[in-house]
Amino acid sequence: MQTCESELSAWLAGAFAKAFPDAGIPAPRVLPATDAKFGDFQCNDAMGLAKILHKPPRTIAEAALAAAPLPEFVEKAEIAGPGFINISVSPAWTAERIEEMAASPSLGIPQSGEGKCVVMDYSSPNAAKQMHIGHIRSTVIGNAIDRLYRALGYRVVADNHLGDWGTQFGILIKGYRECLSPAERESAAVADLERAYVESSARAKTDEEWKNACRAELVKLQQGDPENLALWKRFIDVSIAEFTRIYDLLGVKFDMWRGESHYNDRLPGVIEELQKAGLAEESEGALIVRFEEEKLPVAIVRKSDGGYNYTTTDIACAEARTEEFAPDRIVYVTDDRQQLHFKQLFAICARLGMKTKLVHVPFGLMSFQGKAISTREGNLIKLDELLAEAERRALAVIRGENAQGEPSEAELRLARQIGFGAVKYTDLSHDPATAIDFDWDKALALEGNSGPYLQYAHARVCSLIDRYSAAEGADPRAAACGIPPAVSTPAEKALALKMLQFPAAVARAADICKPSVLADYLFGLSQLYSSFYQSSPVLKSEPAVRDARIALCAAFGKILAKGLELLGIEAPERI
RNA sequence: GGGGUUGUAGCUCAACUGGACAGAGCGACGGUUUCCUAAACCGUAGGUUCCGGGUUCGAUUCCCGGCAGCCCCA
Repeated sequence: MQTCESELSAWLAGAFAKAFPDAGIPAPRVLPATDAKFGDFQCNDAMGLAKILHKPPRTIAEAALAAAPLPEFVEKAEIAGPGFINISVSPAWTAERIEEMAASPSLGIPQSGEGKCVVMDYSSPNAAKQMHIGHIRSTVIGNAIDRLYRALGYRVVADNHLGDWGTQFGILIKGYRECLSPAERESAAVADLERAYVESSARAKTDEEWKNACRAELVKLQQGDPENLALWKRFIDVSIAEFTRIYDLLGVKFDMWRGESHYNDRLPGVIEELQKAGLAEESEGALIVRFEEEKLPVAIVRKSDGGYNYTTTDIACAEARTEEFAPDRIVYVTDDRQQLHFKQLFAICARLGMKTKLVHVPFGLMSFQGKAISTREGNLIKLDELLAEAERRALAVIRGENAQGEPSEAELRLARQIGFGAVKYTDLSHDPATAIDFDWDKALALEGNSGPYLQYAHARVCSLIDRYSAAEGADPRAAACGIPPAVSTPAEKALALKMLQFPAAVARAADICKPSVLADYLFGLSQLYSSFYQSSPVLKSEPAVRDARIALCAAFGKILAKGLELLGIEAPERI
């Protein structure tokens, strides 16, 4: 199905082409009106065409409007100001488009990804370490982009590229053997492994013998020593189990978990390929790639001690993904410190002839009270703690002040939905590029522009619909309920026109990899609904108005639920 | 030193790739519940969009030059 903008654009494109047949002008674009007083939609392109056509913009707009008759669904098209074309559409058409949208399985979202594949690379924590608030952005933003692509019809391969290889495992194995009690070794909880690593790492800095022992363990692991290999596998397994527990809470699912180690066997081949292509050269014992054309610093692909680094692994990984999935694009969601790394990586892949579009979605690093999040600062808030606190705060609001006794299962479930919704929305509502300073109150806000605001709007509309269904014995959410939604009062019309923008919001959010576009849209939509709800009685209105309004509400409920789902935020029907 | 990124209301952020009067949330002040869920709604106050140039009918947006914060590279 077409979006409203595209239908209107098609009409205006025809009009412009008719008025100026030989000019070869670019197709005009119709956008939602910036203000309801101008109409429903607007086109600003007559002004831009003034330069090309050497005519005053108003003359151009007039000629275009005179060249083609108004389509039936356009009530009026007027020229305003320097040359804006303001368009008002008929309420019947608006109502029809909403009905059509609400009835379509995709809710009007264009299936532009059909037959295409996207590999999503996000979250990617380090094995044997606990997840903390620094991991939340990649996880939540990446997962939302993942969901957006799926909604557009793409086949999405979500791959958790674990940090599961490297020098830290020598340190960890040594720490595991020396710093843990037999019981701790037996259970190998991630928290204990992390502590063993920290202690071992600290010791290695002052104790040369210890440091050498760590290195020896690493070499044994790399050479395939069965005992170390078994330990390493165990570390990975318990890490995955632990991460999965948290991902389950967050509603995040991966199709595969291919850590860095998965590409070990390919690394020598990558080096060979780079050398054959004349891209790599020896320098001070290391193998490097230069980027004179791109004006980037050199990248080391093999260190002087023969070890490989991230660049090499990521080249191998991109190649492997390209071979296996033939993706249209690979999207990496990491913090913005890695921008240089990805620029280098993408440049190398391009020179190797890789056709896959590689996209880096950088996000601002999260800080805590203005300081970097690190073990040294002692401000590593565990994801577990954050989620528990989110649940606790939401529960307090749900139960009110005079709560007594143990919370029920239903209350706990709701508290989790709301608390986690708040946490996720905080991240998703900001442009990824924005750096976020973590603050408990802001992260867990339940009012105003927050996840719970959207959830509340959803619960209210669900409640309304259920009451209607119970009284009338008809479900307005049914695809063929046959009631045209109300679009006459200003509140109804504003809500209706905003609803029609949903497909475009989803498409744009995916296109520029910013879930914040959708979050922002949904908040604006919910504001219009809340305003409508306040001013427009539904169940108490006379039957004709009541039915039309409930149809509008039903369509709104579907869109909001879908939008929240795409952000990975649960939408409870009762709050 | 080179590069990246950010700079918008007291605070946190938007602004649909150059459009009409720069909008929200929080905070402040003032209203709205015998009425479909007040986690809500309505209103008021609050701006040199970091500074200076340029491009043009029009700039928060694009270009040049500064300044400041954060980050990356040697």
